[in-house]
Formats: sequence, C-alpha cells, structure tokens
Amino acid sequence: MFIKIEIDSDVPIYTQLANELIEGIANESLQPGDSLPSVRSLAGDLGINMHTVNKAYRELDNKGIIQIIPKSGAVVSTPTSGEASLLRVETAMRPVIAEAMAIGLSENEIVSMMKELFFKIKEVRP
Amino acid sequence: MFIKIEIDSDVPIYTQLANELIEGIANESLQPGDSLPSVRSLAGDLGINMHTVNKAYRELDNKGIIQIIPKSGAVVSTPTSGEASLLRVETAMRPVIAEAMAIGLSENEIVSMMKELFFKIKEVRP
DNA sequence: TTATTGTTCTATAGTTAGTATAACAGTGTT
DNA sequence: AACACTGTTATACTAACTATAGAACAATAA
Repeated sequence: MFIKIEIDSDVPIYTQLANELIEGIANESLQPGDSLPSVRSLAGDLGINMHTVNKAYRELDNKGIIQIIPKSGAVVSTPTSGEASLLRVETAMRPVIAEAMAIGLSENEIVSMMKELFFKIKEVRP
Repeated sequence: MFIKIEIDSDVPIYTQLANELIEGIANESLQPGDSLPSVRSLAGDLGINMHTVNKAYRELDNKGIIQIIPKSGAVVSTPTSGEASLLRVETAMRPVIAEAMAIGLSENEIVSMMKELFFKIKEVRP
C-alpha cells in the first residue's frame, strides 16, 4: 500500500487516511470498481485500530467517493460530482481561498498554486 | 460587526471566528493597521466566551495575519506572503484539490470554482 | 463448513472545545 | 495619581472527540 500515517500529527489518523485514499483515487492509483482492503487488514498493515480505518471508510462513503457494500467490502465509486459533492468542496475551499487572499496573494498566484498542486497530486505515477 | 457564529455547527467556534475575520481582511472590510475589538467586547457581542475569542486571535497571530500587541490590543498586519504562509496555504489547499479531483472535476472546473469563490469573497462591499 | 466481511456494542484513556471565575500586570485615558 | 481597560495566565469543570480494545453478530465468499 502507498499509505503513510504520521502517528504524532495534529490531524486525526482517520482524516489522514481518508485524505491519502482520496489522493490515491485522484491520481488513479485507485480506480472506480477497485476494492479497498478490509478494515482489519488495512488496520493491521498501518498498525492502527480497526475502528479508525472504519471511520475513514464511512467518511469516504458519506462523501460518495467509495461505496461500502454491507457485509462484503468497500469499492471505489464512479465519480459523479453531484450537487452535494460540489457544495462540499466549495465549503472546504472557501476558507483556504480567503486565507490566501488575506496573506496578499493575487488571483493569478492562487490559480498558479492550485495548478501546481493539481499536477503534484496527479503525477505520482511510477 | 459583520460576524455571524453558528453555535450548533460541527466546526469549532474559534475556527468560525478566525475564518470570518480572515474573510473580512480578504475583502478589505478590515485593512492593515485596523484595530480589532478587545477579546472581552467581541465575546460579549457574539455571546461567547472570552477565551474562545482569544484562541481565534492567537491563531491569526500565529499565521501572521494579525499582530497582538501585549497588554494593548490586536491590529491587522500588512500582508507579507512569506515562505511559512505559502506553505500553510498549500498544505490546507492540497486535500481540497485532491477531493475535487476525486469527485471527477477537471482542472478547468476547479479553477472556475476557485475564481468564483475569489469574487464571492471579494465582493461583499456595501 | 469455514474464514472473512462489515456492523454493533461496551469500555477506557487521552485530548480538545467551551465556559466560567479569578487574578495579574501593563496600557491608555482622565 | 487614579481608574478603567487591555492581554495573559491559572484553575476548574463539562461535554465532545479521538483512538484503542475486545467481544459478538449476521451476511458473504471460498
């Protein structure tokens, strides 16, 4: 697995895990239809608790990014970008843009930073 | 004051307050050199605790967005966009971009959303 | 059948968020 | 000089969140 967890970070483990999985989907290391490892096996690999992995999975399920099939497993969903998803991303993006503006970045500088991150996330292919 | 707090939100009060102040600076309702209300008076206006306001102020101070003058008050800083600030914004922006990609948004769609938010934040002038 | 799956429940320890009260020392004004 | 106001610090308490742990259940897949 490509997942790294920083145990002594200020960001919760389940959030780190969810973010790493999201990046994996964003750079197509994980593709629609792919099965995720079971909560028990992934927890074992990462040296963390089963329930922590489960919480990360449920978060991604709530966001519609993966689908948890009861008593079976978790599968990467086909991207939809529905109304709820768009609103969620906008809500998350807003304070980041505001902070960028507050430290004096111009619109073009913010766009540049965004594009740079876009390719940094996309180009993790081996 | 232009600040609204949702008391029963899942995002902490001090984070909401910090974000609102950042937006105020971003749209120039608050300009460099402007004094912020005292922690006690703002807490009274918002119906929240003094320490909660203080925590928001200290967070903005740590980010270099305002400057707390000991035993005196808080003042909006002149934007610098130093190395640390840029890194902080990038770190905050990364998971948001990744999630946008994961729900199937293209680079242009993300840029459009970003620009839309940029002007939505900027154009709160009366 | 058997092992594995997500799900649910209880329990515990540590941290964070928020409020509350009090006191201190420097600032600004009168 | 006197006085109100400032941020700062300390303690205390409740509630919620994070993370771990163990156990048990019912459905799935081999």
